[in-house]
Amino acid sequence: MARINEVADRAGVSTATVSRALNGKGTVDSELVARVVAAAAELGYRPNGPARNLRRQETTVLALIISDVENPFFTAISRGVEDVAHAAGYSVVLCNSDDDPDKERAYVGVALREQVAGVLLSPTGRTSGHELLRGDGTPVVALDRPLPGATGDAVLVDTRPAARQATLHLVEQGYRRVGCITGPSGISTAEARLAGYRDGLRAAKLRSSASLVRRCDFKTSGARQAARSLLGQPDPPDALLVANNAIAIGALEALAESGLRPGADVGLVSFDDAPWAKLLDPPLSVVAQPAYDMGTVGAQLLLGRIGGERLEATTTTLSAHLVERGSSSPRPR
Amino acid sequence: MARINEVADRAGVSTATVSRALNGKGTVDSELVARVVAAAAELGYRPNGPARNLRRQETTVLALIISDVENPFFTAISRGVEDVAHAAGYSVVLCNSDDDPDKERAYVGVALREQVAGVLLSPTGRTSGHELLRGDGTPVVALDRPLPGATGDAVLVDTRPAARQATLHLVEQGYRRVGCITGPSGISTAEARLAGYRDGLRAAKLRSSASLVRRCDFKTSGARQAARSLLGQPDPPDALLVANNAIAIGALEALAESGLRPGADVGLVSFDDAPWAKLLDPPLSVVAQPAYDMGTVGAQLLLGRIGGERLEATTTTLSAHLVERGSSSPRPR
DNA sequence: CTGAAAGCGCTAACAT
DNA sequence: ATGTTAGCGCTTTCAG
Repeated sequence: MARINEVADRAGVSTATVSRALNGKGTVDSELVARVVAAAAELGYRPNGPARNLRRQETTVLALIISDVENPFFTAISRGVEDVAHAAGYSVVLCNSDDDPDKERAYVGVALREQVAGVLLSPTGRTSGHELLRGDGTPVVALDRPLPGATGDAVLVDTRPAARQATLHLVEQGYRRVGCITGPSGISTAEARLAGYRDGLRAAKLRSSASLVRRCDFKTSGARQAARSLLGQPDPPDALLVANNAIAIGALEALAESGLRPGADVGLVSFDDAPWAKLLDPPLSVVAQPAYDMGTVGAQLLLGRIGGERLEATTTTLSAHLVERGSSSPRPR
Repeated sequence: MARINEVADRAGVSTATVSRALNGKGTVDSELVARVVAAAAELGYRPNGPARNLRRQETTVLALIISDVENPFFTAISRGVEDVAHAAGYSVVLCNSDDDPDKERAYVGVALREQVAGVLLSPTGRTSGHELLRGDGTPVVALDRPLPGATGDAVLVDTRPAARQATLHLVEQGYRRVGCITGPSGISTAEARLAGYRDGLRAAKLRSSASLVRRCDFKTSGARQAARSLLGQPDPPDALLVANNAIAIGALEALAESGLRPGADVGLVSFDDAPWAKLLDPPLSVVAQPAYDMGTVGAQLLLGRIGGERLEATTTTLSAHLVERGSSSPRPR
């Protein structure tokens, strides 16, 4: 790989001039610029990133650490992040923590070590990598879930009222024993959705019962188990509010196994919309979260911080909204 | 952020010793190691990546550049890559080229500039960033689609015979006018699936006709259009082979619009399995590709190259297999 | 076993 | 407007 001094030699100038010419800094005679550019092109010169980063003490890359690449909710976020980062001249690297605190910590570590300009993090839970962020000057914004240490901005969704509304919707449709499958305890979104579900029950003057609630990780296989357990009870629920896409799939599988029909035998509302949700029969009612927007505002916030705006830590809360489809049609009597 | 010399001062040793102690290189008195480790911990020292990379002339991160983060096929690949990379002590950063050659080139550029140890690339098409890879010593492996320049290894899927088999399957199920929606021309997987489809028609002694073929990008909206156009013809197809997941969704939407039932009015087989495919009514028949495995073998190949194994460029072809479900059930007569 | 010192490739003062 | 030079923070010969 050609170095800057080779380019300088070939163009018959100093390395400083090459640097200036290639970076558009300072003022360089246009004829020299042309020579430098030509020399660089001929040699296939590409500046050495680490050297530049070391010297400049900054990079132009953002790290986005999410807990599950296979979850459309997070990939939608990443699209949002990328669109604004890209427009501002930043690259974004996506790291998949796989909901594993160790991996998350590891990725936060490499991000910091490599001196990324900022990090966007959807924390896996209680013991996330945020400790590393402490003290370090690197700007962070939390996505979807707040950062325990309260360092940096956060972009959240008002998931609790949305869960309440969805629960109420099921009740209005005639379902009387609404159950809930949510995520692991300690994860804020899982807790918020459960709390909202209870809010809804309360508002409907329905008793909530532990036998109607199950937890699982946000994965399909655990969800299928949880749904089976819920449905296999003596007095099973006649409707379900479930906390994400993957859980919805598990629940639908369990319903199918039992020969139960969504939107008739069992009302169903899931968090997170998906392209296939309306293809199901009946189509799946969902609480749609503004994932893409979370990405864009998160990235804007982060870029603002990087730009040096010394504002207080902010929390932006976006709204989710209920999309009523067939899986929550009125309960036949 | 604490520097190595601060750690050295605090531990009362030289920076060289700190470096050796922290990296487990050379032999350092165990008591000194303890002092260094303690000092580092107290200061919250984390080595500066760019400085280290500059000095070492190598990094321990892999770049994985895929064309669509929202496509489960590619996220499954990324899981495979990550699992093996992680086990070998490498981090992987995911870059989303969005099937845009410019973005792809840009990402290849940053990857090379930042001196990643290697890159895994699913090239967007003809004019991909592979030109940059030329000459540069950085190892590359192509995933899913071959690299035009034939630099480096490739991990592909025998998608053509699979398409042939799927087409034949539809014919055997009694469908007589099998159509095909594939990806943009010039993209090898799109071409291979189309070729396989034609192979299948030929093997079944059926005439292939341009009026039964449509192309669109690998996105849902274009696919919906394409399917409408196919279905709206005077003599429409009675079955469809479609080239990926997103296209399948578009096709299913178009079928629903026209009141056509998959697996009865119109047989349907799609490339790529998905968690929701079996939840549809009828469940979706698919050609399942070994995406996760592509990731693992790709990463292994890459690590091998990085390790300096100076082998010839290899091409590994994995097998896809047909999963027959309800959307290709025998055509009622 | 440990320290001194050179230098990775680049950019930014500073000098001309 | 261009060149000279001093590092950025680290690792690694090379001495001791």
